[in-house]
Amino acid sequence: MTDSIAKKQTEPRAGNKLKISDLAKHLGLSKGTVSRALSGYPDIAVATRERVTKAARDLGYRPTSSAQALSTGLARSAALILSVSGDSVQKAYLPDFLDGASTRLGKDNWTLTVATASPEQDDIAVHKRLIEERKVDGFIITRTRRADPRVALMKELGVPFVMYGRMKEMEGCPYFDFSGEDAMHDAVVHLAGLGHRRIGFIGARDAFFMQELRAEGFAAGMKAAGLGPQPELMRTGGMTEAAGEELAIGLLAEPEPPTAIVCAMDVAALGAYRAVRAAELEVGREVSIMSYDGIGEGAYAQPPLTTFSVDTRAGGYALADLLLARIGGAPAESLRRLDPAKLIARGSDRPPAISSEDLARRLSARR
Amino acid sequence: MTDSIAKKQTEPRAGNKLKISDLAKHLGLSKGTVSRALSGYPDIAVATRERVTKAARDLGYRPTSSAQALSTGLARSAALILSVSGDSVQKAYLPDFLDGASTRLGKDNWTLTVATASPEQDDIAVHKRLIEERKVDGFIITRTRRADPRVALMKELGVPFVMYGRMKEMEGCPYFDFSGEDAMHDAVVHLAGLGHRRIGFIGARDAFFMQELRAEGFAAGMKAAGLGPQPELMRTGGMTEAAGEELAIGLLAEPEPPTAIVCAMDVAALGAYRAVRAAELEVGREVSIMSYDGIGEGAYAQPPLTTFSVDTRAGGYALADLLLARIGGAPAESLRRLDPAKLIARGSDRPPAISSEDLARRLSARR
DNA sequence: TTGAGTTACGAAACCGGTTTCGTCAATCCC
DNA sequence: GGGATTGACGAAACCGGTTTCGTAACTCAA
Repeated sequence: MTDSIAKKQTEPRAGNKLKISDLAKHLGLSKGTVSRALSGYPDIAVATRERVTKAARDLGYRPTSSAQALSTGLARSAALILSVSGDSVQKAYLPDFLDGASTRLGKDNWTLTVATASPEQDDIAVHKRLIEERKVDGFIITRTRRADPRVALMKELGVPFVMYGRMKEMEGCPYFDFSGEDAMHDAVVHLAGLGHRRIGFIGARDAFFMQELRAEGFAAGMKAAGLGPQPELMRTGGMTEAAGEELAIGLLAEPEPPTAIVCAMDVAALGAYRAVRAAELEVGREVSIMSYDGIGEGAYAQPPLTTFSVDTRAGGYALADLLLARIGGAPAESLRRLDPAKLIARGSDRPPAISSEDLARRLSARR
Repeated sequence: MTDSIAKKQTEPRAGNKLKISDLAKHLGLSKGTVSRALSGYPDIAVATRERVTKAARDLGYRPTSSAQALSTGLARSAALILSVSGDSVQKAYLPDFLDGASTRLGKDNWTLTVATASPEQDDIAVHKRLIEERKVDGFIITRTRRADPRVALMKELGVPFVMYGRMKEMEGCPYFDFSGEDAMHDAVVHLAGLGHRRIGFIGARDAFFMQELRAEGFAAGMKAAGLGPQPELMRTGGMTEAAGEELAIGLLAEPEPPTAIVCAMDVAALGAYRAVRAAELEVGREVSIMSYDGIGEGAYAQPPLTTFSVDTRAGGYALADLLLARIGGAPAESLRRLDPAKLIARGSDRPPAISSEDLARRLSARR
């Protein structure tokens, strides 16, 4: 209408983004040549490559991720889907895990894409959306379940993924995990070495595969220590403090109560503390406790909890590393890592101050 | 070499992604028309639009995010940068916050992009990278500092952002925050109403702006309750359990000790519990305690901690909401929300069982 | 019947990169 | 010295969408 100065409307947000064609013009080259120079193609003269990379650095050129993603098919992003279960166990490990994973990704200038699966938008739908939109290049799957539909989906669609934890059927599944079974084994052997003969076990819920592994590790430890199986001292379902307390009370009510208890999870161990104290016993004297996880509260318990600590940050880091390798084309079977949990010796494991029989007597006297 | 069946190499991962041109061909339309139909342009016949949307739904068409981002300039993603401070305070609130934010973003089919700023790759560099790569459309800035360089960067580059918490200078800054000052105020008034006359305050570190606000709220509450200022009972620096314990010990050593203590953070309150118990006093009898944050441990303390709980999930949700509005073009000044923290009445606040003088006597008798 | 005004769509440019292909000039070899 | 190779780069197609612009076909009024 007025005149023809209606040109500069195409300014979305920040005005002057340096694009590859600008850089090419500045250098007197074609943009294709610049692109290849920056990607290290061999058909570019060394002098030219250096000139280009220097100019790119000086002028602060950075390829636009969406353009790069469109032509390469790589979004340079890994997905992590949160399940809004309100699960406090998940909550505790998430920050460190996130830190580790996104730190590793950041080293390659990748990012972590986080989405939540809510009851309305279910798990699988969220995964599908991200895949179909091609918004991510692969998935980190946490809290894997026995027959996990997410894993099935990934396999069906050929989308790269890595698992935190193991499953029953793991063909074609890259994973990272901490060896809970070894920790349980070592805990038993250690306690037996201290002189304990009756050793209880408070496991997680049976629905979890890791519980299966840990129970096996415990049993293997009993055998290795020359102690027969004591099935009456093995309880499961201890995934909260309250449950741990309840299960420990049950163990102490046994005719031949344990002088030591191995817990599959720290939260349960803290519950066991309460049960022991309620029986007017001292943790680390009449009843030793060893556990697994390494949560912060354990250090502040009285006595401080001896536990196998899981380096969640390292786990996140390792999983991101594996996923990048997987996306890079490495075969799934080569991408499996099982790290040991690290024993943090504190004050809850000591030689028994009392035998199982005497313990039983003291306990029944109180009743 | 062999023959010419070397065609199907251009298959990155999953083979058969439905693209808009396929959909157009299927419908006998041009891809431009299909795009406009899906975007709801008015120059498309109603019948056509319905035919297109139905086909898109039936065939499960989803636009490729990178292509869309390239042409629209919107990545449909919000950034959250983690500072790898190892800060346990940050850790505690992160999962809920993340859940809230990404839930809100997911409703609009956006995602949350998480990156970490490590010592090597500093904060500002990480922010710049994401901006220059155009990988995100805006930032959620947490743990805002007094003169925050991130905020300065966003303003300079014209990048949309929202803050969790407030600052001294907030021109052009959208934010969400919980009113810690109101909570402190109400806590004092409540305690005064129960009969307390000497009320102590354990604040956070002075470096934080929220501490300034909470201290003001506390002072305002004292005034509103008709109690004069008691500066000797106001301490700061309580951001860990140990620090809280230390500061509480100091308060109890005063000539006229407080019969109630208001803490700016729950962790400090739990420390204060220890100090009170160590003095052979009972929390909620000789010394009442009210606090702020709503961490899980508070519910398990003896007695359960009365505190103003912050709904972190709602905070994340609100911030994502504000950021989307901001990116949508809403003026910064219209995007400010201050929500009240919610009082969770439990057992640590009761009428004083003893006067400040008697309390002083009992305490000095113990020494 | 005709010309102006709508309506509904197709064609094509564009977003900012990557990659294939072709070509010119320099080099090599006999 | 001339044909075959090689080196280094430009041109153009392509990734999969969005948006502008142009234009047939249809509507309507005179």
